[in-house]
Amino acid sequence: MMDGEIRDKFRKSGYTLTSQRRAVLEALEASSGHPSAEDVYLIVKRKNPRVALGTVYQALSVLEEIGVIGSKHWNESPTRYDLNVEPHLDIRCGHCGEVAEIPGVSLDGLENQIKENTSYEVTSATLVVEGVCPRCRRER
Amino acid sequence: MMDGEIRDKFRKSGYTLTSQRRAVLEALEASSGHPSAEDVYLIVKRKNPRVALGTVYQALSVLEEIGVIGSKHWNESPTRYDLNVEPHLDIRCGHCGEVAEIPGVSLDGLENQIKENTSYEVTSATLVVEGVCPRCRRER
DNA sequence: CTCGGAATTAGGAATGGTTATTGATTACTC
DNA sequence: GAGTAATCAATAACCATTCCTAATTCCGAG
Repeated sequence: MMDGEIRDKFRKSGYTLTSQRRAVLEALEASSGHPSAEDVYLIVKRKNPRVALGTVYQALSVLEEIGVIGSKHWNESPTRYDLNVEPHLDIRCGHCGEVAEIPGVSLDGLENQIKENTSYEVTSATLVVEGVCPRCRRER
Repeated sequence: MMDGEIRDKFRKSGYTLTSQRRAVLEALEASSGHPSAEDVYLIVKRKNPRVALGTVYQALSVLEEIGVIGSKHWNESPTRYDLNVEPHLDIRCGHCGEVAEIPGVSLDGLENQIKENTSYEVTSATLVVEGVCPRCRRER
């Protein structure tokens, strides 16, 4: 995934692809699902203990700005980051916090419907879904 | 709106309808749109300067819990509260922060589609829409 | 009405995720 | 290689929200 597309986006944006930003990206690839900034920080620190949490936040915000990663925010929990930048659905378990993707839901037309019904200029639309994961349901 | 329905919900829940909670509800009615906890606090304080911000937060969470009000949270801004508890769409202006309702968008079927495609037990689904309001667009 | 226990409140301190600041380090440009 | 701009590490500051505690209010039983 560390391919030319990413290099391209960096070049176009004017930001530089530094080792820290690459490390953040690699951490995102390494982590199973939808890590928080803190999660990413811990992974990056295993290889480079000198990185600061602030650097991770800054890197994540740059990566999101240039469209390499996406983020989602659930109430009462830190923002989660994601390599999947296509419109898609994620659900978060209210008990254990685990985030999973929901496939097969069509969001086509929804954004258009929104745009047709508001005088605002729509810049983003995120569907925030919460629930209880199967494991937590069993353990209740 | 301070009708029996609300009294009912309080009775059923076991919470008591105190003067502070009534004041919070009235502030929500008085405020034009989708106030934050701080907004509500300032309105309530005009009549009763002794209320504490924490009390407003507690009242809002009780009111939401028993289904009298709803809330929505946008990234990088405080949670907004709303007397409209029906599923509906709100959009927030990223410049001035104003929140407005988007009418005419059908959300029917979306929740069902979600439920059919995940093994999670869905408890809530909120569509968070952001954009630029007409006024801010003009002033740019 | 009055007492006692439970719920609620005011006030303020604490929390936690995130952002801002600062001086030092590193990376491009010529 | 010098000069300039970007980035970094470390840490302080921020801000919405929650937590804590003592004081107050509410409510039912007598």
